Amino acid sequence: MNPTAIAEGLAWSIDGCTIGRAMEVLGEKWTVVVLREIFNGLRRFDDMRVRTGIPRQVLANRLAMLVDQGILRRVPYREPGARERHEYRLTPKGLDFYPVLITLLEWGNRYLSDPEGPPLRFVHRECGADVHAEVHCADGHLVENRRDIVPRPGPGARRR
Amino acid sequence: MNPTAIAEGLAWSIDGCTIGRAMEVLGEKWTVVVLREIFNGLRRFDDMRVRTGIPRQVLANRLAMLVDQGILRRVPYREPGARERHEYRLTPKGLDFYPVLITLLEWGNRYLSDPEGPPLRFVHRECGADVHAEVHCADGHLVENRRDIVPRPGPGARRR
DNA sequence: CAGTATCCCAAGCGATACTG
DNA sequence: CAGTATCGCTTGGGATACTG
Repeated sequence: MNPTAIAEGLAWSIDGCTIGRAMEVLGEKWTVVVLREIFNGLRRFDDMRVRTGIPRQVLANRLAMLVDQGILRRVPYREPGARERHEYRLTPKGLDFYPVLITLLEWGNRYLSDPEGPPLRFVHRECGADVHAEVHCADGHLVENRRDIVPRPGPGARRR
Repeated sequence: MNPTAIAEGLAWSIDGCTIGRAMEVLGEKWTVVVLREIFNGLRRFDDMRVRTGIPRQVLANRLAMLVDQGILRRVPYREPGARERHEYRLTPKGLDFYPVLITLLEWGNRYLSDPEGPPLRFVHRECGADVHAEVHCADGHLVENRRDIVPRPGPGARRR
C-alpha cells in the first residue's frame, strides 16, 4: 500500500477524535505531573506544591481545571482546631486514567531515563514486580506487533 | 494511612521523573495528533496538514521536534519527474509509543465521546476486535484494581 | 508539493505579594 | 495552610505571504 492509497483509505473524518480532546485536557505542561502525584497518594495543596515545585498559581489552575473536567473532586475535611479545608481525590474518570500514566511512565523510563535509571516505578502491591501495559484485542489475543493494529472509523465518524 | 503519612512516605525525589520529561515532548497541543496520523499510516506533510487542519508552520515545527527527539525520521523519496522530497516515519522509539496512544484513545473514547460514539477505533487486524491495554505485573498477573499498584523509587531516585 | 518567513495575539509560566 | 491577585515574560498558535 503506497502512501497515497493510505491517505485515501483514511478519507473519513477524525474531527473530534478523542485523542485530540484528551490532549486538550492533558496538554498543559503540569497537568499529568499533578495527576501522577495524586496517584502517588498526595491529596493536599502544599504537599503537591513542595514535591513538584509547581508555582502556586499554576497548581491552583490545574487543580481547578481537573475538578472542572470531573477528573478530581474536592473533599472537605477539618483537622482539630483548624478551619475547614479541601483535599483532592480521583473520581472514577480520574481513576480510569491510570493506564495512560502506566504507559507514559513505561515509555519514559525506557527512553528518557538518566544513566542511573528511572526515579519512579510502579509495582504490583502483592508481588512487588514492575507493572506494564499489554495490548490485547477484545477476543483476548495479545497484540505483539503494532502493525497488527489498524485504525477504523467508529460510529461517530463522518465521511468527508 | 493518612495523607501526611503518605506524603512522608514519598520523601524520595522524583526530579527528572520521566513522566514529566515525556510531557515536555508531548505537552504541545498538536504533537500527539501528529503521531496519531503517522500511526494511521500518513507520512507526508500535506496529507497530515489537510487531515488535521494544523497550520503549516505548527506542523513543520512539530515534525522537526519529533525528528529531533528521535521519534520520527525523515526518509527521502522521489516520485517520477518530481524533485526529491521527504516522508516521515516512526523510529523504534516512536513505534514503542503506541501503547500510550491506545490507552489515551481508550480513555478518551470512554469519557470524551460525542453521543454518537467515537470517530476512531483501533482494531486487531486479524479478528477486527477493538484493542485495549491491560495492566500486568512482570510476574504475569493481571492487575485489575489500580489500588494494587504502588509507586516505588527507582534506581535513579534521590533522598531529599 | 513541501515547506520558510513574518507577524500578531492569546495563553501559559513563574515570581512575588497578599489574605483568611 | 491553602489558596487569590497581579504582573511581566516567553512560548505556542494561527493567518498570510513567499519559495524551489
